[in-house]
Amino acid sequence: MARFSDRQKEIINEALKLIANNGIQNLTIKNLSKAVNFSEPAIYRHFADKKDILMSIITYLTICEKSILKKVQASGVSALDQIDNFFAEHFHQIASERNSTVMKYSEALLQHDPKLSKAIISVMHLSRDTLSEIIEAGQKAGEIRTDISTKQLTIVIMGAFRFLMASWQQSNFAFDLEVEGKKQAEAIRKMIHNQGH
Amino acid sequence: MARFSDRQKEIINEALKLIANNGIQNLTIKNLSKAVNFSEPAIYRHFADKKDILMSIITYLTICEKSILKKVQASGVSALDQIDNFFAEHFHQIASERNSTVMKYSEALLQHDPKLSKAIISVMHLSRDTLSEIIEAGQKAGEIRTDISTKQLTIVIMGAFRFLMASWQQSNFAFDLEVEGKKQAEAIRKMIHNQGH
DNA sequence: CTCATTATAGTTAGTATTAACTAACTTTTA
DNA sequence: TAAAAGTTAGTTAATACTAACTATAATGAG
Repeated sequence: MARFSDRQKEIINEALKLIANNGIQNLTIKNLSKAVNFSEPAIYRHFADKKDILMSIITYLTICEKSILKKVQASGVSALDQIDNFFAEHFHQIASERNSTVMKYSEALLQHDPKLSKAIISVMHLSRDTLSEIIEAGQKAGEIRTDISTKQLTIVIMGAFRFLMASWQQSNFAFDLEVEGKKQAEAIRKMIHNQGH
Repeated sequence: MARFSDRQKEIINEALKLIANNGIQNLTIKNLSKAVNFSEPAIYRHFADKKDILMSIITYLTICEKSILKKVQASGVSALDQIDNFFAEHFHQIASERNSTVMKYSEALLQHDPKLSKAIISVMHLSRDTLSEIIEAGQKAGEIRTDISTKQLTIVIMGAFRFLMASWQQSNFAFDLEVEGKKQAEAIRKMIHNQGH
């Protein structure tokens, strides 16, 4: 777990704040060094170059995402409840540390660099695929309707999740994400549950 | 309709391609001048500065979006069919000129500049609010279920729409957007229609 | 335990490159 | 013949990054 040093974590955290506030273009070594309150070249004592910083951010986000998804699945409850948890756990984390995860599912990190693009896309796929598995299991267990394919259900749920998150971000955090998230999760439950069950 | 000169349209179009291909960071005056095949300073004969180019892009996208939404609503059909059209019309346009609309709903254009941010967000709100009106009308007409609020239904539909579009973009246009869009629209129809009707 | 040594983490002062943009001149078109 | 649209050759400012130096803190021999 000693993947990053304390200073590295500090830098990653400030970098995430910079991106969340004003987009990738706001992430310059100068701004970053101001944010962590030491000189520009000091940054290079902790990261090889800017690409290394971006890669580390993605690695960090991947670790966070894996931990959330583990919680969601480990809950050992029904598929429908796991989907509720998917919303609740994500929104809880996002709302509590508004800086980081805000852009996890956003395209903000997509860069020219194919390596970086691949990495950030694979974080997105991670949650999508997990959700897909939950839905499929729910369908097999008779909890979730089977007249709509797993794929289409996944798109609906991931879409609603991401759209609500994006709206919250764009509104400048003008509403309670956890409250609205719960309402949305309830609505989705109504739409996807197996009525014969 | 003579809002932009031919050259301006040409420049806007190439700018959209540059952004679609490699993100906002790829949109430099140098790249743009290469794309339109004349020198950098010539760009400034057509636009005051870079901000003016970005603003014009957003204006252009707004015009396109309004025309699509008009088609969707003018179809004079049922709410459920209008929602089908919402998918079909958008995806048809996107698939036919893959450059432009790809990022209309993406956060790619979000900038430091508050004026630009406001403008691009209002394009997004335009489609969201139109969709919301269609849904509400459908609920009043008894076509669409009323046990879920207009707001929650809007989030589900806009979310699915945007998520599918983002997936297509990220997959490097690996699937037929119009085909998958139709499937998705059918799935949504099943989920939102009023069953007592 | 002390003190020399050495790796670590910071500094200031710069470099090379690239960005947006301009000045001044030329060609093209109405 | 004059306005519109293009050119070349720059400027200024910002960016990522480096060189060279310094302070601090851990290490290890006497």
